[in-house]
Amino acid sequence: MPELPDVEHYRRFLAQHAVGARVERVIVTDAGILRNVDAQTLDATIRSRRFEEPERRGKWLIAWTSEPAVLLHFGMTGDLGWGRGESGRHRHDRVIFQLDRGELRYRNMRKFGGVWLAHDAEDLEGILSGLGPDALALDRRTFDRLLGGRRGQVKAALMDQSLVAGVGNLLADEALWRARIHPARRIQDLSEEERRRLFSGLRRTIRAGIEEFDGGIRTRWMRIRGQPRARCPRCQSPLGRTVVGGRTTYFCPRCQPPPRQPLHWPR
DNA sequence: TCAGTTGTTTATAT
DNA sequence: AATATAAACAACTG
Repeated sequence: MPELPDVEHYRRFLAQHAVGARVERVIVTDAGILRNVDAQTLDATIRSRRFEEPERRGKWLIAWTSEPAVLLHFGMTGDLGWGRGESGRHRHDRVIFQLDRGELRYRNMRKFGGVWLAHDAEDLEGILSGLGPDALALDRRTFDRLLGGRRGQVKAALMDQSLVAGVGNLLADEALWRARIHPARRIQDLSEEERRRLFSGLRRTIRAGIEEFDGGIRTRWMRIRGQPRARCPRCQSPLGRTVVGGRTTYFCPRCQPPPRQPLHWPR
């Protein structure tokens, strides 16, 4: 269930369980999840090292050891687990890090995303070079500057990882709902006030997502959206459904009025 | 059986 | 050059 708030949760989970622990073995149960490394190299590189403080960039989790790092991307169905011994393992645990104090399990049902190995910091930057600034670290000025250089639908921009890292479909919908901006509005048509609301809506959504994270159930809005006959928590209007940026999009037709079509006079 | 799903990449069109 | 759209990836749920 991974967007920025979820991956931030995984980062804390990893820090809690694995920092300082020594890797005894890396077991790959499905090599199809490995992206830029094979199972043997991954094990040989990580084995006998200790995990250090992990880092998050957008939806990427960076599990540092002394020098190499394991990069985890969770796709749509990734998760992290912790336990001891084979009995607790799940069918979709694809990579298992056996540590001296238990085992960390990378789970991924659909195999979007995956596992990368970075041999050092420079290698890491190469792998993540396409990422924009992290959505949580972003300040208002940078946000404005990025939007300023962009045209097209506002939701598509929010979800573009090369512009801003960490915002996915659900986060984008909620941020736009909080900002009262229709997802298909053109960026170049947004007022100064609307951009301010969008930045604030994004911030609040990310923070709420992190705080309310409850092992998969995220914010109230995210629980409501997608339910049959869902209504706007603010005005009780039935939510509308459309497609923006190639993704199913929920919005409140009353709080988030659709963009006006440009007028055309015949002749 | 069919539609839908939190992400990204690729091809194609505009 | 950007932006838009659709399909593909894989596996499961309702």
